[in-house]
Amino acid sequence: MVSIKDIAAACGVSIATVSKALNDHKDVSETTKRTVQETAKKMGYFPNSQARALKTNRTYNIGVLFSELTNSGLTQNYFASVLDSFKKQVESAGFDITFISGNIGERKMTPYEHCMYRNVDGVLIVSVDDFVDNAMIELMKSGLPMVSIDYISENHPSVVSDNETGMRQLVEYIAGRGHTKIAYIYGDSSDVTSIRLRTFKETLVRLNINIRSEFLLQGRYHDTKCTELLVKQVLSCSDKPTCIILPDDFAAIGAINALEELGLSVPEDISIAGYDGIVLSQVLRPKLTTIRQDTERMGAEAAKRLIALINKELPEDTAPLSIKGSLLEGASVKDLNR
Amino acid sequence: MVSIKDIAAACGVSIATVSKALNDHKDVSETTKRTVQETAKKMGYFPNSQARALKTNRTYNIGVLFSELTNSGLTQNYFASVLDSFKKQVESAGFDITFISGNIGERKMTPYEHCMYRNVDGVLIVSVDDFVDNAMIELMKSGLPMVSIDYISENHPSVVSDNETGMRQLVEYIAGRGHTKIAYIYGDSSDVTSIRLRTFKETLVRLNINIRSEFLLQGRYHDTKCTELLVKQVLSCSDKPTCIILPDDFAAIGAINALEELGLSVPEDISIAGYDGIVLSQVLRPKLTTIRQDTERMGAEAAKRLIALINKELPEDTAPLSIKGSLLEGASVKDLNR
DNA sequence: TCATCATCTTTAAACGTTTTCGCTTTCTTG
DNA sequence: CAAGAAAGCGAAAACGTTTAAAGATGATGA
Repeated sequence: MVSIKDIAAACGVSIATVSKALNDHKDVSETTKRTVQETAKKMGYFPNSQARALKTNRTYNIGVLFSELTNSGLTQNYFASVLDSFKKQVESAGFDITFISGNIGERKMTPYEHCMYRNVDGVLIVSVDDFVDNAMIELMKSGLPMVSIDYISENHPSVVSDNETGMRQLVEYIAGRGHTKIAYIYGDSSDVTSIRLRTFKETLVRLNINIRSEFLLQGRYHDTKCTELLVKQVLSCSDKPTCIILPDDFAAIGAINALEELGLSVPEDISIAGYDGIVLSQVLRPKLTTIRQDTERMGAEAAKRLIALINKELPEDTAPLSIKGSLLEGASVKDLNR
Repeated sequence: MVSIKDIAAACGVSIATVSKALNDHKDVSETTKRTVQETAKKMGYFPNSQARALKTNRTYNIGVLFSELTNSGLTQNYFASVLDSFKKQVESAGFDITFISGNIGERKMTPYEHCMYRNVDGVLIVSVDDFVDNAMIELMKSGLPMVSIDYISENHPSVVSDNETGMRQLVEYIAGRGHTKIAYIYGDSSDVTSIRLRTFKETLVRLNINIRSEFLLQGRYHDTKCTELLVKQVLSCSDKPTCIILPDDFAAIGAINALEELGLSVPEDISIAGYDGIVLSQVLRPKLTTIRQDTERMGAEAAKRLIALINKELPEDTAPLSIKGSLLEGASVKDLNR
């Protein structure tokens, strides 16, 4: 590859001058700047990011960590969407992305070690499960610029989906259509799950609807098998629910199909609601009633905050940014008032 | 961060010795090796990948390029699955992944330039659309170790989904159930599409079934709107098809729902087949008949080949590796023989 | 005893940058 | 016109590694 040295030779100046010319420093004349930049382009020069990083301690690399057990973040629509948006935003600021995993090469590294090894300028943590992880704690304590998604910590900024408003809207919508026997199959335990669950209960209370423990079942995100079992279980109650809220759209789709196999049709016999607003949920029949999470905005805002943090333009203790979703009114929840 | 220098000081040896001890060279005594390695661990040392890369010309970074117009590779299940598998495989060999995009920072880079800038050791090209791109040609000529997925070139190894066998199996299955009026809505033009289309026609010919031009329509991958229109169009033929093959599962799901809205039920009134075998296709009712592409194996094989290529253990001119899928027999294709 | 050899260690250069500081040269200004 | 300022440039060190080559030490054999 052609280096700064070659350009220096070609232009008859020192490498220092070339470096400064390319970086547009003020202490080099306009004319030499121009000739240097032109020959650089002519010779097909591109800076060596490693060498630069070595000197400047800036890699222009951002680590992305999916905090999860199942190790399947990429293949899940919600996370892929958030990441996609995040990626576009950081790329336009000159950053590349490195996936942080605990499993690099023979010598296992913790996520923190992986970050140090690659010298990332900052880290995005996308929360999937609970944060019981020791490795995660090590990373959070490290002092690296860090933003998390769907997880709130006092030590760094975070961007969260507004599950409170979302769940409230959803329950109010369902209740507004005359439902009082609403079951909720919620997902794996995590911050997100507990907020949704709490809000679910609070909203019922506020609407003067009884909370029945037999209508609250812990399920799993994105797990249709598990969903199916729980749906059957909740339907075995003597007093059946008229509507079931599922942990996510994927599970909801599974539920609809499981129900139809049982000879129950949605929404005539039973109503179903999801959460996420994945594209597919609006393609199916019946169109799913769900809460669309604004993944694009979440990714973009997380990127902005992280970059600001890296550039020390943001205090570390900003309040969490809560991103509102929106109710997608499908046809899976029946109006009992009519 | 603690560097090799600190360890040298702590152990009372030179930095050269430390370096060699850590890299397990033979010309350093076992005892010093041990002490060096122990203090390295004790001091929390991790090598600086930039410095190492600068010397060795090896970054242990692999560039991944989605060749596509829509810029949405990550959010599409098929590609995400392939990438996920690829990623796991390269990670276990100590490589990280860098997304190559044409859009890094203010100064736009071509994919090739991006690769040079980041000094990737090799490139994975995941083909989505046609390869008309100049930027792509530049990259392919660059001589970088390279493997492509779903695109065949003489200049580098490739891993492709066996669309020929897949499409043949699918058509034979459908014909075997008594269908002779089979429509095929195919996707955006690309290598994959033309192989599928060719095989579709060849198989019909071999089975002595007429090819009707009005049953062949160009659609788009993952586009339910477009699919809907084309389904309506093909149903407006005076002699309607009894089965429609769609470009992918997502489109097929869209088609099923569009049909049901028209009052046609699948598979009673019309049969539907997809392609891909995404998880969801097997959750829905009717379960989709489709060809499952072995994304996991594709990703893993591509990774193995690329790493071998990087290590110069593989000739550049290996034949393309064709990965067979499998027919998933759902319930969306009716048996007309009964 | 001395040359030879094997084993371990260190010196020093190099990778491609950035940046501090000092050196020239030219320009201002009183 | 002298002196000081400003502008432009270069020398050199530094970032954290790897590695070729040379050096040191002790063992071996004649």
